Amino acid sequence: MMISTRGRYALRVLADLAEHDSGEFIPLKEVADRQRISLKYIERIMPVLTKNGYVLAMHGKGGGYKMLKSPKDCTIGDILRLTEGSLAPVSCLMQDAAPCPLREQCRTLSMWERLDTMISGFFDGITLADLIK
Amino acid sequence: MMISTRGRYALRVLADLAEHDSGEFIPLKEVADRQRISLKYIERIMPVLTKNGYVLAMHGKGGGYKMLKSPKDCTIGDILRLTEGSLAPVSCLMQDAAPCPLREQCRTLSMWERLDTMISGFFDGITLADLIK
DNA sequence: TTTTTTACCTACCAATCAAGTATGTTGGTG
DNA sequence: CACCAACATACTTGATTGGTAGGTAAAAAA
Repeated sequence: MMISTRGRYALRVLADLAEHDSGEFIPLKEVADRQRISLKYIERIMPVLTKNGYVLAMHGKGGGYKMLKSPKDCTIGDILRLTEGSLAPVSCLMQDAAPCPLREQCRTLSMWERLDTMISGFFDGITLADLIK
Repeated sequence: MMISTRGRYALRVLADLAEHDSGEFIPLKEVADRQRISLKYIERIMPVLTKNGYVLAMHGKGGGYKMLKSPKDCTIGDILRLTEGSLAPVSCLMQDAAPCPLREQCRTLSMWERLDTMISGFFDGITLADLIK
């Protein structure tokens, strides 16, 4: 499997925030209840979205999260790369991968590269706005 | 990551067998040396390919493996599903997955389904013959 | 100023999977 | 029989997944 709960939950939280955006901050507890996701678990996923400008976080009463970017400017590809680390379908294509000694002769490499391109293209062609409409 | 070494090695072994097919049996050791894959590891992957009619196995001296199907009748999709078990990109789409309680409201499900279809289509449209030509 | 509410941080944990190794056994050949 | 090669089983090591527990920091309300 390629996409773990980490990336999938991030998408659902963002979609939920975008969908219920009224200008107010939405506490994570509300989102967790609606999406039936462990509050503690997504608490740990959120900071990376805050740091990268997807949401604004506010402490204390009346606090919570609020979308900062417009949903149509948030591609699924970027969000998944941020939360999953990589979208490469095989380890030979991962950024930190040691260069394969059989690179030149490998009969499968170009297939993996085409797949990788296709998957990235798929995710980069979808935005949060597409998900909630 | 989606495709582990299990499926990737299976493809490389089969491509190697097809490429070096001379009618004789090819011992796995030869393939392992050429492909620089642990012999013991692929030994454990082969039986499923034998049982499913991809290769013919022969014990003893002069034995080894030989392609049984024509490479152009071997789709990558079938080989990967056999060796990897599943090609589903997310757990919600796996065969044994418990039906998600939020199925109807989930804003991401249809995206995963489209991705799944796209990936399957990709792999089902490629055969071993494409890899070795 | 204390309490409440919320985000955030760190450490831990159990289960599973990945990628092998090690050690044999079975079956065919010369 | 000796040898070779496929096949089978058990184990290992390390990483990842999907959390939980417990506490800290900040902001607002009482």
